[in-house]
Amino acid sequence: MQFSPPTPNSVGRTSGGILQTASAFPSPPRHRLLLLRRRRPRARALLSSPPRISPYASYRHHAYPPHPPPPPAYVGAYYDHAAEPLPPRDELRTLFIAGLPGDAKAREVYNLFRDFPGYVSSHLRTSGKSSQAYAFAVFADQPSALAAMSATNGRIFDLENNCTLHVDLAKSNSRSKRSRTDDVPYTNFEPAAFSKDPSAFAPQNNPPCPTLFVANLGPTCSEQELIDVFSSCAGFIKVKMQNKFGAPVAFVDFKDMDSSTEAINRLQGVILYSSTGEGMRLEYAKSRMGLRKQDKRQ
DNA sequence: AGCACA
Repeated sequence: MQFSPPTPNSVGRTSGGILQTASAFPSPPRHRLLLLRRRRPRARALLSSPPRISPYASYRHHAYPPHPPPPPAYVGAYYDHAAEPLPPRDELRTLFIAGLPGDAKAREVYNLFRDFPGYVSSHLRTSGKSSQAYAFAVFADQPSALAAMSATNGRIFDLENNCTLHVDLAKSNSRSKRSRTDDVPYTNFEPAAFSKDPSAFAPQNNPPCPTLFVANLGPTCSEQELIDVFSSCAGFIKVKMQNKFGAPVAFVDFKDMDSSTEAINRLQGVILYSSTGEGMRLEYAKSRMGLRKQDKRQ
């Protein structure tokens, strides 16, 4: 799934209905999806078999689409390749991002990745005539890059243009912070706060629950806005918002823990229209919504 | 940084 080589049709799972945009900058385009998320636990599992790609391959392969529709054997070959000894130096830690609209802004790419642990910089490349753009995001190490990759690959970046992100390890690390000569517009976005409190990314403690607890919502967040976002998740049942006192929080119920886990991984840190600053924080709730004592469903 | 409703 996450490691299926990106093809235009492999990401249809994310159905419509998500309407989110950034509030980190003034007057964001309303039609633009901007998804900021924190490290997802599943990324851990990737570390045992990180995909390897020859660091000596050329950037030229990155003319969109980044990868031709692969034959069925591609995935196997892809992983088999990891068995080959590669130079340990210069570990791949740069992501290649395709599927961006031609009018994508460097700031949008930056916002997409800036909250992931280990984010270092991102570089957008647009060719004035093309309707497609691509970008690179540099991370401190490969695990960080893989975590960000699995969290952003397949995401719908732009609802209007039906832009779906294809994120993969780049063929080689970005060599320099400087623009290369063939660049058109090029912007290098450093993280706003590179050494963020690491505890901000610590996993939350509650045991998995089909209901999610949603915090860090903006004061104007509505239940409908949350429905718009969460209803795109498989197994979604309902949202219950609480904004009587202080900061609003919400509870989102799913049919099972697989669904809530999928949602927590997909929507962690997403910035809503109503968000101020950081995106929403998702945790498993402490108890299931509407669960009566005699009801033994989990 | 906050976990209610039945």
